[in-house]
Order: sequence, then C-alpha cells, then structure tokens
Amino acid sequence: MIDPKSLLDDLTEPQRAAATHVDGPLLIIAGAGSGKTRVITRRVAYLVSQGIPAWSILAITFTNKAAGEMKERIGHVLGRQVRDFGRLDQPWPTVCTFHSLCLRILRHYSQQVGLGATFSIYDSSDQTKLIKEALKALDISSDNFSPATVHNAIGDAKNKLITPEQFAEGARDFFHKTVARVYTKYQALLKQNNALDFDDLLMRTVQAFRDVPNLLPELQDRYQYILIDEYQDTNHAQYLLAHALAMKHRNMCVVGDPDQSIYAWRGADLRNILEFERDYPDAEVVRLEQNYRSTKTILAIASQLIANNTHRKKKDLWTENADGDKAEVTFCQDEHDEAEVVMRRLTEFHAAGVPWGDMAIFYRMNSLSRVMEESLFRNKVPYVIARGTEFYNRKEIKDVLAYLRLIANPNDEVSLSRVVNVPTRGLGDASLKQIAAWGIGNQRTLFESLAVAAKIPGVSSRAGNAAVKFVELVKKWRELAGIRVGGTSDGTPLAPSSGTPGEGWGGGSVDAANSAEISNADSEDSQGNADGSNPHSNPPPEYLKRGPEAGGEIRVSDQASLFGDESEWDAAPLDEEESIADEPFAPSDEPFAPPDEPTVATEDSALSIPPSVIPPMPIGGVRNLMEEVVRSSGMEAHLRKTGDADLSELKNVEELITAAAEFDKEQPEGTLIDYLAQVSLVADVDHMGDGGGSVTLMTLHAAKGLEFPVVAIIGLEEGILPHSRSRDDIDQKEEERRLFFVGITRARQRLLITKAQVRTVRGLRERTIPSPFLRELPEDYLKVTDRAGLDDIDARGGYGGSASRDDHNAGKLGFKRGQMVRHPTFGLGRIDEMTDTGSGTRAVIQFNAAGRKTLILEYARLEKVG
DNA sequence: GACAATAAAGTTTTT
DNA sequence: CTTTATTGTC
Repeated sequence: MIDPKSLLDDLTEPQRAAATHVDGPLLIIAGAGSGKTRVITRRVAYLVSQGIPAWSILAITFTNKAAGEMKERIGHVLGRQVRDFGRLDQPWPTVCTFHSLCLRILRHYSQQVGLGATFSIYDSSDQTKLIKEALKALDISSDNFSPATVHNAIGDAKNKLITPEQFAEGARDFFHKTVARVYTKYQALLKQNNALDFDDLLMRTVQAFRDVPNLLPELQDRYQYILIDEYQDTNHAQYLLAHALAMKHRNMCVVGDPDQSIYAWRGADLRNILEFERDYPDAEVVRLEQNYRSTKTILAIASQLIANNTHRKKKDLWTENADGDKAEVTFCQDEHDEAEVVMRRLTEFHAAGVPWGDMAIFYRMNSLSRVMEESLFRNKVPYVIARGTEFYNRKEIKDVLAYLRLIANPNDEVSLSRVVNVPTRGLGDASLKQIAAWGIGNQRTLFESLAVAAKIPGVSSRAGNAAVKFVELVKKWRELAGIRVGGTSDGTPLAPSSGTPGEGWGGGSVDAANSAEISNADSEDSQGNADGSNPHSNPPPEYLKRGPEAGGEIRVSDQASLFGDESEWDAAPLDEEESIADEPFAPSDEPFAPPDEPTVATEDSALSIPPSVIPPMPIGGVRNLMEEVVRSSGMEAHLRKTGDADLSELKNVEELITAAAEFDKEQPEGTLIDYLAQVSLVADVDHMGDGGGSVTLMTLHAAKGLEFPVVAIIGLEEGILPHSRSRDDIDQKEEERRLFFVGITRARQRLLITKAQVRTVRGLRERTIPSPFLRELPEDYLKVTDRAGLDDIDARGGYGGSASRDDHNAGKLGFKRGQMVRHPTFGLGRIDEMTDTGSGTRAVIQFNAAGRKTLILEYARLEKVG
C-alpha cells in the first residue's frame, strides 16, 4: 500500500509536521511558493496510509481547476485514480469546490430540503436578468438602482447568510429598504423558476443543516477529515458551512495565506483565517515560510512591499535559492512605449533560450491588455489571454445550455425566454408578454401557457402556432431525455454512481470496520426518522439552537450559536412546499459506500435510495440530446445562415457537443442533470490550459496560484494599481498591495515592472502619477530605467537620475509661437499658439504626422528644432 | 421582427 | 475610446 515513510522523505520539518497531523484542528499558514499543494497532497495520502477511509476525507477548493489538479495529484500519490461523478455517495475522497459540495448535498437531500431534483442554477448573468425583472415588477426605476448595484447588495447579504426578512429588518435607509423589497421579490422569482443562484447553493445548504434533522450529523460522520484550501478567501457562509461540518470530529485543516487574500470585495472575510486560533484554541499551527519558487531578490522585494500592510500577521519568507537578477523597473513614456519595452525584453529572454510559455504579463484590469496584445501581435510573439469564462459566456453556448436547462426544468423561465425565439420563430416580445400575462391571470406557468397559446385571445395565430410548436419540440426532447411528459419525475431510482467496484479505496481492515460502523449508524438514524413523521416537526438538535451575536457575526468559537437565533431562521422558511417532505425520508443504507461495497442499485437498495427524481440519462447520452436540440431547434441552420462568415459560432457549438461526448464517455451513468450541474459550476474547464508555448497575459487576480520564470507587471500607476476605487479605503488599499504582492511572488527568476508616464484611459490621454507601491520597493534590488524623460521628480517614484527640475524648466524658456519642435511620440510639429494657465503653459502644436495637439510644455518632452 | 442609431457606462470575478 | 444595451424606425 502506501509507505508513510516515502511520503515524507522529501519534506522539510514544518512540511512534515503539517502532513502528519491527523486529528484535531490544524492551521497551515502557507507563504507564497512554500510547497503548499505538495503538503496538502501528502497529508491526504498520509491520512489514508494511517487507515483512515478515503471517502471520509473532504478537500474543498475554490476553483474546479484546483480541485482537478488536487484530485490528480492525490491520485498520483495514492496510486489510483480519484474519480468524481459529482455525487455525494462516492467511495473515494471528495475533492471539490464549496459550490459543488453544496449542490451535491442539496441534490442528495433534495426531498428533505424541499427542492425538486431538477432545479436550475443561475449564473450571474441569469441573476442580473432576474433582478431586472424584479425591479420592473416592483416598478422601481433603475436610474437610482442599477441592477448591478442591487445585485451586489443581494449577493453580499447572501454571503453573510442574511435572509430577505432579516435584510428588511435591518434596513434603515431608503436604499437598503428598497433593496430589501427587490431581494424578497428576487427570491420569489427564483423559486418560481425553480432555480437557485450561486449564493443560494451555500445559503440553502447552511439552512438545511439547521432545518433538516439528521442531515448535518450524517454529513459530519461522513466527512471526518476536512481540508480547506485558500482559506483566506472564504466568506461567512462558507465559514459556517465548513465549521458546521467539522464541529463533531473537529478534524479541520485549513490552508491559506492572509497576504494573498485578494477577494475581500467578493465577500471573503480575512478574519476567518486570522481568528482560526480563536475558533480552535487547541489548533496546531504550522507555518511554511521557506520559499522554493523565487530568487532572493524577488522575495526581498515582495517582503518589503507587503510589510507596509498594517493589518497583518508578520511572516518571514526566506529561500535557499540564488540571489538572482535585479528586478527591472522601467518608467515608460506611454502605454505603447510600455508595451514595446516589455515585448522587447521578453524577446531578448526568448533569444537567450527562455521559452515563451515561461513568461507572463500581469495587469490590474483587462483593458490594459489591448495595447500589450497589439505589440506582441505586431512582433509575432505568440501569446494567449487567459480569460476563463469566455467560452461559456458566448451567446450560442448559453443558448444551447438554456435549451438543455429548459428541458430539465420547464419552470426555468429565464432559460425559456432566452431561447423561445432563438432562432426567430415568429414569437416576439409582444406576443410573449401577452401569453405570460394570460398565464399569470390563469395560474399557469409560462411553459403551460405557451402550450395553449393558440387559444389565448389576443394572441396572433402566427405566434400561437409558433408557441405550440415550440412546446411540442421541448416535449419531444424531454422524452428523448427520458423525462416523462407532463410529469415532473418518474421516480426511477438513480443509477449507482460509484466507480470501479472491487479495488479497495483506502482499504485495509480498519476501513471496513469503520465504514460498517458508519453505515449502521446511518441506517439507524434513518430508521429513527423514517417512521412517517414530518422531519420538520422535529425540534432541531440541541446544538443548533440558541442566540446570535449582534450583526449576524456568528463565530465558531461560540459554537452553541453557530446557527444563530432560531427565530431568525424561522423567519426564513425553506420553502412553502415543505409538505413534499411529508414523505418519510429513507436514506440509503449505504449513502456513503465503503470502498469494498460500492453502491449498487439492487432491488433492495433501490428502495433505500432517497426518492430523488433525477431524470435518467438521455438515450444516447447528453451528446445525442444536444445534437438533436441544435438540429431540430433550427439553431444550426440559423447559425449557418446568419452567423459569422467563418462559422465560428457553429464551431463553438460543435466544441460544446464534443465536450458533452466527453462527459458521456467519462460518466456513462451521468444524467442530463449531472451534466448541467457540471457545466453550471464549471466556468473555465481547463479550457485555457497552461499557455502552451505562448506568453500568458492575465489579470493579477487570475495569476494567483500560478508561477512563471519571467513575470512582467504593467501599469504601476496611481488609479490603476492601486485602483482608483480603493482610493479612500485603507483596507482596500491593502488589498491592492496584496494583489501586487501576489503578482511579484509568481515570478521565479525575473521580474519586470513598468509604469507609463502618459496613459490613455477611456479615450482620455492623461499624465499619470506613479503608484505609491513603487516607493515601497527596496531600491537595492531594482534596476530602474527611465525612458520617460527626467521632467518630474514624482514620476520617478523617488529613484533614478540626477537631473533636477530646474534643468528641465530652463529648457522650456525658449519656446514661443512658430517654434519648430520634436515630440518623442508625435514627431515634428510647429507651435501654433501658447497660453499661460494656472497649471502650466499650454501650447497648441500642429504636428506633421499626428495632427493638432494641446500639450502642457512643462510635461511634454519637447525638443527645439532648428 | 430586424436593423440601425443612440445612450450609458466602463476593477478585479474562484462559483 | 470602447463595448453593450436599449430604443426607435422601417
């Protein structure tokens, strides 16, 4: 099996301490480049080697990519593949994102939670659509309440597990009171659509922990060893969720680095990691401070920068790596010059033998990539831009997926209205509105209304016929997908989702004993509950009761109040259709199959599987269904006719079909719902890969977790990095500094940093102010080049040349009307006009090539000619 | 119902 | 200066 010794051989002392910690809380502060992933992987393997059943291990990551990589690496160390069918009941370690975990839980317990098995999952654009609808329904002008703003406020509330009722209660001012109304309406709309948004996945799961008896205890016993990666990025909902799961066995291992927290704006709460030791006073703390990635120089720069953050635990990164070269800081003239500088330098590295794929360019915002791209393109430097969600955000892709979602969930009106007229079938907005209105008046869903649209008065016969035809089409597809027409489910038991039977997963006799015990406990529990009583009438377990702290800030250390005040929760019932849960809950005998006995849908177990209503898989797989949809919906023909000349849309759709075929192959038992679950929660799907032989361009945020031998960071200017929106907020400013820190620590060997003296932002060409962060870097480790002209002491950020302001000003005296001049960017020109203003002398110059420009003499690096 | 004109807004974005 | 979404017109 696994030899614990070989697992630990090549680890350092602190790494080993972390990897061999078994029981009890553990905090791993993992500095940048400290071998975090390696430690996590080894620890999982070590646990298994100690006889801990693999399926009782839960590792939570933030991205699917991270989960995939970790699965792969764990599998590698353990010598067997870690598979994942996206279900709760699987005999191997669970490695997934928070959202995926929640989805698994909600689907597994869908009956008890009061959700159908076929709810849709709304991404942020769906959310925005629905919020717009809510605003409209409430007759709120979007002038003062932009959907984006409201969207943010609601998302924020959900991250903090604040229900609409609580939100309304706490709303003091007009804005919050209005948002409260929208929030309430929005939730109602979600319910009506039988949909959850991303944030709901978390929130509903935490609610289910409180409201559904036995659910939490079952999960607690299932996942006895919990590991959370990137813990500094968890929000409040995730925090509660994880700690609720860990509460019983207290085997909670969190890994993170406060200095790399860059998602506070998205609800991440840095206190989660800073206060872990308060939550678990008995926690072991391991600090990984040795860096294996970067040169001493790069590390020194990063360290000195981050030391400027005040809200911070001190950490001393060190390395045995070489000193390395100085970082190159270049003050460029403008963004074009900047791009040239970077491009030329990268080209030089390439000529010296560095592969393109080893280099990356980071920037604060996507808009900065453009000029950079042009420069690379012009000079034939291969590059890729990492924009994760690009593919799945394409219209044609979203359309196809909307069709599939509609097939799975006809109540999903966001998807329905998205595709009902794609391609156009004579069913326009006006007709749709009429039909929808009729439906509201007659208590019919939109889909039901469409079915009888031909008989609705006022609806044109053309629209009516189109609607009926559309409904027929969807029904046909539903049949193809194995969903009984007219019914919501056919109750077919779900297929076994366990993988390769036989091979013991985390085997050993200890495991078998453990799992048997757990299985027994489970079935006892379930029988206790399966006596026909409504689970919801049971009082919640003792530990779920009790009072809240003020402001919804419930910390784990106050374990009794983890779930807040009961009455608070009562204000937020799960769903009115809780009556569904009247049916006794009969969980599987082996909801969490032990390794040697994978779940098999025998006659017996078919009964014991929770009565989930997951539709069987489409005949011929998802791929077949998708192809049929694309063909018979007319999408294919439409794209062929009206799409781009190169048929790129069609190619994208074909790519989606290929991916679906892949899914069919990997998960032969996978259903349409499984597929949708996967694509809903997967935005990037290794789509971008590793840059493969090209320079990688990406935002600083996207760079987290990656490393490159050569890194360039551009746009070190006030208002860009730090971003202007963080101007007056010290916490935000510190986050910007962390962002820069993350960027720097991605570099292994070489670091380039650039700043443009003039930059065109939103069409306005303006002088820039250097980023204050530049001044925080240790001069000794920098090689500063100033191409921008020595005209402004500030522009150098305190470094560089010796020319004084006086030198330069002296030169300006000789300018007057009619003078021929040369400008570094605009070339030759003649001064047409000069005016003295408070802020300096302006000259209107007619350039030969660049046209007429107004420049401030003091700043423009003009040279007299003739 | 399709297209063009116009207006508004424009950090970052793991799911 | 862009891109995107909504409006208005044919």
